[in-house]
Amino acid sequence: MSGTFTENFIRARRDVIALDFMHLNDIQRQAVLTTEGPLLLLAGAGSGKTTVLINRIANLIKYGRGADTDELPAYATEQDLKFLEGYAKNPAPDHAERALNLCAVEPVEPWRIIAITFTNKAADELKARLERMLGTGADDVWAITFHSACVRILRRDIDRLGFDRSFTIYDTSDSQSLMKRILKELDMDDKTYPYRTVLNYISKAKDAMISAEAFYQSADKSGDIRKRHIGRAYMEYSNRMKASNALDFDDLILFAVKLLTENPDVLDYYQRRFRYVLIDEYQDTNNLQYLLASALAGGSNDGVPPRRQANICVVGDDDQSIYKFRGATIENILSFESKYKDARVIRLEQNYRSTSHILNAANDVIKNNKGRKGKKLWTEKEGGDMLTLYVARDEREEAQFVTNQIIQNLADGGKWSDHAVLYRLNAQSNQLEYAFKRSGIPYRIIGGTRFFDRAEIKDMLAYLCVIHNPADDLRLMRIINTPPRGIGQVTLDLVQEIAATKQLPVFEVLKASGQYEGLHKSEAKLSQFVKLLDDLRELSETMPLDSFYDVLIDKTGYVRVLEAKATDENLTRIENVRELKSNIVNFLKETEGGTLFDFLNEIALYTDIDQYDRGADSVVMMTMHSAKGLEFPTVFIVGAEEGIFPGIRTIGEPEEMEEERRLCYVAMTRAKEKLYFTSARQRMIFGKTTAGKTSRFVDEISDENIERPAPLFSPAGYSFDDDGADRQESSHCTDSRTYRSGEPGQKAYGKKELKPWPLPVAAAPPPAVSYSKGDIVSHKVFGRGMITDVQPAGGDALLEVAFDGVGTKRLMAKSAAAYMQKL
DNA sequence: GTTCGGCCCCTTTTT
DNA sequence: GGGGCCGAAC
Repeated sequence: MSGTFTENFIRARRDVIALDFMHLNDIQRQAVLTTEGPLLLLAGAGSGKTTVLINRIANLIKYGRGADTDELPAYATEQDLKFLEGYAKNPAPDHAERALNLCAVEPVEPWRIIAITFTNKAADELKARLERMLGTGADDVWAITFHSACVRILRRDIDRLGFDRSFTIYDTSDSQSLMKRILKELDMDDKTYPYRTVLNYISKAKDAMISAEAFYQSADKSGDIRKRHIGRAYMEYSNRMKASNALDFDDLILFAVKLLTENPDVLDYYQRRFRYVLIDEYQDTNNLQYLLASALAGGSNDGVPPRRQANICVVGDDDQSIYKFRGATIENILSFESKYKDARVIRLEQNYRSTSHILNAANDVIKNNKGRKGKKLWTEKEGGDMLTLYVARDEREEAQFVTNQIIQNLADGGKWSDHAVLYRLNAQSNQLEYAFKRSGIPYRIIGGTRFFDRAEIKDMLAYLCVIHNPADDLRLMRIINTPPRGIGQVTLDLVQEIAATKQLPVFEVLKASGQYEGLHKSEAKLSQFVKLLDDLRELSETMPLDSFYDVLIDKTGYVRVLEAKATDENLTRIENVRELKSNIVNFLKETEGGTLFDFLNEIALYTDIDQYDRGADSVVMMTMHSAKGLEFPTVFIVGAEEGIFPGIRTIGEPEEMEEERRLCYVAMTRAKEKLYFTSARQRMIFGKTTAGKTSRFVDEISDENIERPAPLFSPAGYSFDDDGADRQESSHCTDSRTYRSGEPGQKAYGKKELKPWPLPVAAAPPPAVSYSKGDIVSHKVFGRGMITDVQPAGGDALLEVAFDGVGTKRLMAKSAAAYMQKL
């Protein structure tokens, strides 16, 4: 052993600490032991990123900066060094304590660590795994989303920005309704100024920290009339938000950043508190989030005064940046090294998730992007199944193919929950849903029309919000006449006008409705409403939240009105209103003594995706965006067509196309064992039928990784009008690579030496079997059952089958026949 | 004031 | 295909 005492000691200490992390690979371990200063961790898909994060935190808590510092304990002796060197080679449990004492340098208290993620799901998973590793001490680590972290920071000090600490949070649709109203009031034409566009401008302005006034003034100066109008709307929007004591999603982060940068003592508090800052999915941060992170960490060279070395570790994968549309800037990750001068970079490139065909195919696709940091994932899992492309006639047949494959896998011994179906647009889930229903496949849809976006849920939550914060005009207006109380538009317009001129919350005007000219006629109804809310507020302060909710339903008459006209739609609404109660009950279970305020706070940042529960055995359907961070043995990427994926508006936009390709990469790398792409030659979407050819992303996959169907060359009786789109855009690479032959630009259609793709089960419906009531059948997946009903349905029959043990399923006779026989 | 029907619009992805 | 908005009828 050469080197000085100090060098040897440092090396030995690191070796001993490393013993705790021998279950990791060398690079992962290096990432765990690199604790000090800025660190950029480029973690490819499936490279064990979360594992690294957790172990890194564990290391910090146990050894502090022991593995990554050149400080020696003052008392260290030659003997200690000998001991450590010996222990590293042969760790005896008896000596563990002495080793720990010699190795640890300022072990970090858990509450000095903050790990920020994007989704609640990711934060929860982090928390859960930390707890498993560290026990209860893990509770004190702030594993939290950006938005929740900001809420916490703001609840403590937002009064310095002139807001009340009990502010409410507006979600996207709240912001939208508010903006619609403002635009109408400002007489801004909704063709010239669509609310979404205006909100987009505002969001961008906020990300750049441009205030409403500044925005307006700069537009005014430059003479840009359009921008000036938008600036007016922005100012109005900000004023209303302020008056309602409300913050939107962007505000949460913006105000947190403002609070920190404008109040040195607040900044100091957090910088002292958090010695280690971790940011997950760094490639998806926008400017504000970047500012927040660097403010918390300190030490970047862009305005935030450095207090000490920034111990900031950002984890990301530039290839998985898929949120540019909401302001994420990949620049943050690409420029990390220039922003933090002494940053170290570690790349995790070994993938532990997917087999090699899947991984190679994903690499085939992503390598077409320019502007990457460059990274190639590899795996030891050689072999495995090739990818499969299935080209269906239409979306119906596509769904049937997916259905059949899944049932096939089940028959071969898989589980429903091994399967995920990923699509680009939520609207694509319909056909799949029908097909799954028809075939009795249990499924869950994540995202889409969210539970919390349903009108009835928004109504009930609006009641709760207004009870808690009567100044919430937007939500007050939502419920004032829901259910109908005979308070009409004329009255409401007048009330709002009075509120605006008097600069009062609407609720204050209602309370004093007697005083105002023009409100006399409706005074009785208005004060009845005021009394209702006042009574409810009083009750809410004394009752437990769950029973209060029952009272709320009763006193408002919300469910009664729905019951009075029991249409199907109203019945589901009632169900949903009740379902919200189980949310409340669950919340109370988790948060002892949770108040109304706590509940609202919790729910404001809650999304359906967080409900995804791995335990349930069902097929999962979701958008590719939602799938980030998840993994499944079998993945179907459906709708792999030009115009759908990549989307129509990304074609011809190189940057957008790259984002789309990254999305494809994310989707592909979710698969562990089997990956399917499906496309449809024609598809009905948004009420229109369109013809599309298979996605360029599929074409980019090299032939050694994917099995493609032979081209269908319009044999008699089966003619597709596949040419229109194809021929016009022949510069595109479909031809040669897809069909393994032909010169570029030359159509390969009709090359007969290609083996035809074996017809999928769906394309060749088995001969019709006739079933009748009372038949006993045996199904490959569901087992034995009896047919309890047969309904003719368009050349097919809808069967109702009571299976032993698994319950009643409704199956279409034709598709079921492949797996079911009469006994 | 309320309800219903028709018309028009859009149509990405999410905290 | 569906949701929001408006106007007309009750």
